[in-house]
Amino acid sequence: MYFIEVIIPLSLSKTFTYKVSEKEYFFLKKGMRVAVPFGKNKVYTALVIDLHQNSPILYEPKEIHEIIDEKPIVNEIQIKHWFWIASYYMCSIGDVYRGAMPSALLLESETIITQKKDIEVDEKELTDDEFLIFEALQHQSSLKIQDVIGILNKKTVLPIIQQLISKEVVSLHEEIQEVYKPKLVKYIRLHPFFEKEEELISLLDSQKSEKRKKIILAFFQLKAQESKPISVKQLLEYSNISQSVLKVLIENNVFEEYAIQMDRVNFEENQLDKKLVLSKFQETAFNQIENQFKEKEVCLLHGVTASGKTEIYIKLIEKFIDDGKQILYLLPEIALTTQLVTRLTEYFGNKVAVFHSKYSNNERVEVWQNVLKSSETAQIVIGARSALFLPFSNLGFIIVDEEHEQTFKQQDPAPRYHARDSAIVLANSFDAKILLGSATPSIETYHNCLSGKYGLVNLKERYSNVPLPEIELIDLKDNYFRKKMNGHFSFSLIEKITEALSNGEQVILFQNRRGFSPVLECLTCGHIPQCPQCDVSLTYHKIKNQLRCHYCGYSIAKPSNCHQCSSLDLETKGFGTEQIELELKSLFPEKNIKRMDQDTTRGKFSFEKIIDGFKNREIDILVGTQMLAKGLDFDNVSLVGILNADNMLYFPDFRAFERSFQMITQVAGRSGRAEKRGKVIIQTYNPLHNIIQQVTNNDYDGMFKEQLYERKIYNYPPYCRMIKLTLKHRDFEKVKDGSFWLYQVLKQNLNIPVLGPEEPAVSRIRNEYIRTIIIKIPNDNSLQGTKKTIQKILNSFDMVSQYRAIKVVVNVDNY
DNA sequence: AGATCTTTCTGA
DNA sequence: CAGAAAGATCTT
Repeated sequence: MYFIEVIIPLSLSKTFTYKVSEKEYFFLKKGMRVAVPFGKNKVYTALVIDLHQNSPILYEPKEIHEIIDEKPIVNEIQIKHWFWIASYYMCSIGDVYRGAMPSALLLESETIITQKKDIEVDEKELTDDEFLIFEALQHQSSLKIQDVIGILNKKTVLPIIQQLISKEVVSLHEEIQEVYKPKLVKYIRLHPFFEKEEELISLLDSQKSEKRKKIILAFFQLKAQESKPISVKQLLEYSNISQSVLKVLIENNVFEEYAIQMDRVNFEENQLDKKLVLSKFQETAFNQIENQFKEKEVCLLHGVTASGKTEIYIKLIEKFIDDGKQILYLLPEIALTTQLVTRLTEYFGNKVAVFHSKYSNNERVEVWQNVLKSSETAQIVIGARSALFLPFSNLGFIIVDEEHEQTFKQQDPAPRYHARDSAIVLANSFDAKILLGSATPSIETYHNCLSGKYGLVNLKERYSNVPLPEIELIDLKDNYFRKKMNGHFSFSLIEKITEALSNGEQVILFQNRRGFSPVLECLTCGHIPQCPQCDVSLTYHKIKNQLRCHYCGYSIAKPSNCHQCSSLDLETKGFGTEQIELELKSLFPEKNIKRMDQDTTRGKFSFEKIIDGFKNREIDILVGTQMLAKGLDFDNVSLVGILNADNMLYFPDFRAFERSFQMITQVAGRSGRAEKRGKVIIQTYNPLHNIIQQVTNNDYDGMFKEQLYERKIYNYPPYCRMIKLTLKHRDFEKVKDGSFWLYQVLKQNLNIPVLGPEEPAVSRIRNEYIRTIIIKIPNDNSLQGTKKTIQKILNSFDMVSQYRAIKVVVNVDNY
C-alpha cells in the first residue's frame, strides 16, 4: 500500500492522505502536483509533500485523480519556507500554497451540466424550475452551476439538479480547464516549391494582383535584411497590405504559415556593455557592503534620496552573476519596475525577468518555469513581494529596495507575511546575502543595525554632489488668518510654482487623499451621507459626480438636496487630489496638469503613460498621492509642494510619526535631481512639530532616537512583538461578547500585555461589526511558545458554540 | 471553498 | 407547517 501527503489550496491547516499505485509511488516526487478529488465532487490541484506507506486507520483514503507534472515544480527549500511562513504568520499551509503559486498552476474543476443524449424527455414530468434548466440546455450545450443560479434566480439549485439527474434528463461531469496557453507567434515562409529561381519568376509573372506582387517582394526585402524568421505581423506592417491578401496567398500554397512558441516576457537583446563608473562615495559604500557581507548576512544601505543606490546594486548583482547565482530584487510597487527594468536590462540584457501582479497569469507561469529550470533568462528576478515564492534553487543575493515600505507586508488575504522579513529567512536557508536599501529605514531595521545584528553602510552624499533640496515651511493657520491663501494654495506656493514653470521646469504636488473631498455636509442640519454597509461617510468624487465608499465600493449619485432635511445647502469639507487638480487648472489654465492616484492608474499601462508623459515634459504639473513618493526619477523637477503635511501625522497608529517622516522625506527627494538644487514647500498647521522640523533639517538620526525612545516608554516594536486579532460578525452584541471573552482568556493565560477589545475607527465594514485585540509579546518571551498558546486559546474560542460563528483574523507583526 | 446536513426563520 | 434561508460540519 502506497500513500502520499498533499497540501490542498484551501484555508486548511491539515495535510491530506491519498492512495497511489506502486507505479505512481515510484514516479511521484515531493513538489509535484496531482489532481485529487476532494469533498463530494470537486477536483483540486494538490501538491505532494511526502510519500509513505503508513496506512491511515480512521478512514479509507481516496485515490488520486491524475498526476499533473512530469517533474517537481516546487523544491524542498520552498516547501520548508512555506511551512515557516504558515507557522510564523499563524495561517494554514493551504493559504500559503494558494498565495505562493501563480493561479494558472492551481486549476480546480468546474461542474458542468449537460443534457443526456438520446433520451426522450416528457416535458410535463418536469417542475417549473427543472423545465427552465431543460429549456436552457436546448440553446447551449452545457451549463455551469453559476449559470443555473442565474437562470433560476435562486441560491440552492443542487436539489433541483439532483432531481433532473434522477429523471435521467441531465448528467454532471467535472472539467479541469487548462488555463496556461503558450503564446504562439505566427511566422511566414515561402512554399518549398518556389525555392527554385525559375519557379519564383514565373510565380511573380503569374500574379495579376499588384498587391500580391507587392507582398511577395516585401517578403524578399525583409528576408534580405535579416536572417531571422519573418513574422506575419512584421510582414503585414512592412508591406502595409491587409491580411486578406496574404490569406489568399497562403491558400494558394505560395506561402506557408507556421508557429513558434515564444516567451511573452521578452526584452530586446541589446547588451550595451555600458561600463558602470561609481562615484567616489558609491565606491566606498560598495566596498563597505562587501566587507559587511564577510561577517553578516544582512546589510542595510542607508543612502539619502538620489544617492545612486541602484548603481551599487548593479555592481553587487554583477558579482553574484559571475558566481552563477540567482538574484532576487524585491521592490514595493509595480510603479517602480518600469524604470528599473529599463536600467537593469541595459546592463544585464536578457538575464532579467519581471514578476508582479499586473502581469497576466500566463506571463507569471513563464517566469515561474524559467526560474525553476534555472534558466539564464531569469537569473535576475525583479518583483513585488510575491516574487519571494518563485522556485529558486541557487539563490545567492536578495535586494529589498525601499525596505521601509508598508506594501511589503501583505494585509488582506492570508498569508499575511512581510516580504522583507520572509526574505531574510529565505536567504538564510540558501546561505545567501541580503541587502536592504532605503533613504528612510524603518525603525526596526535601523535598530537591528545599531545593535549589531545587521551591517550598516551609510551613503550621505547625493550622486553628482547636488545638495539636498531646500525646504520651506508655510504656516497654514497664519496664512489663512492673513488671507494669503487662494483655495488650498498659499500665495508663496503659487509664486514658486509660477517661477518654476516659467523656467521650463516641472512641479510635483502631493496630497495624500484621493477623490474630491472626503465628506459632503448639509449646512442646515449637519447631516453627512453615510455608507449603508460601513461605518464611514461617503467620499465625494466630482468627475463622476457621485458619492463613494472607499471601503466597500458602494456609490450613489451626488444628491442635490439633503436626504435628511431636504435643504439645498450642501457643502464639501476637506480636500483630495481631484479638487487640487481642478484648482490648479483655474490657476494655471494654459498648463498641462495631470493627476496620479488609484483612480487614474487602473489600467495596465495607465501608470506608465502618466510617468512617460511627465518624463517627456508633456506634463507641467503632476498632482498625486503617495504613489509619487516611491523612488521615481525625474530630472527636471525643481519644485515639490506638499499641500497638507498634517493629515498623516495624527493617524491613530504608533508608527504615524515614523511614516510621516518617511513619506515627506521621500516626496521631497523627488525635487532637484540633475544639477540644480531643488525646492520643497511644505504647507502645515504645525510648523513647529518635531517631525516637521526633523524633515526640514534632514535629521533622520534625531527622528530615530526620539521615536525609539517613545517605543521604549510605551512598549512598542522593536521592544516587543505584536499580534493583532480582528473579530468580525454581523451581530453587534455577538462580536462585543465574544471579543471580551477572548480578551479575558488571553489575559489570564498569557501573562503579557493584552490590549482591547477595541472598537476600531471604522467599526463596521460590509455590514460586519469589528473589534480588535492586540497582544504584545515582550522580547524575552518565547515567540513560538506564545503563538502556540494563542493558537490553543483560539481553538477553544472555536469550541464555544455561541462564538464559533465569529470570524477571527490573526495578523502577526501587523505593522 | 463548497456540498450537505441541521437549525432557525418567515409567513400563511 | 412548509419552504427557504442561515448556520454548522466535514472534506483524506
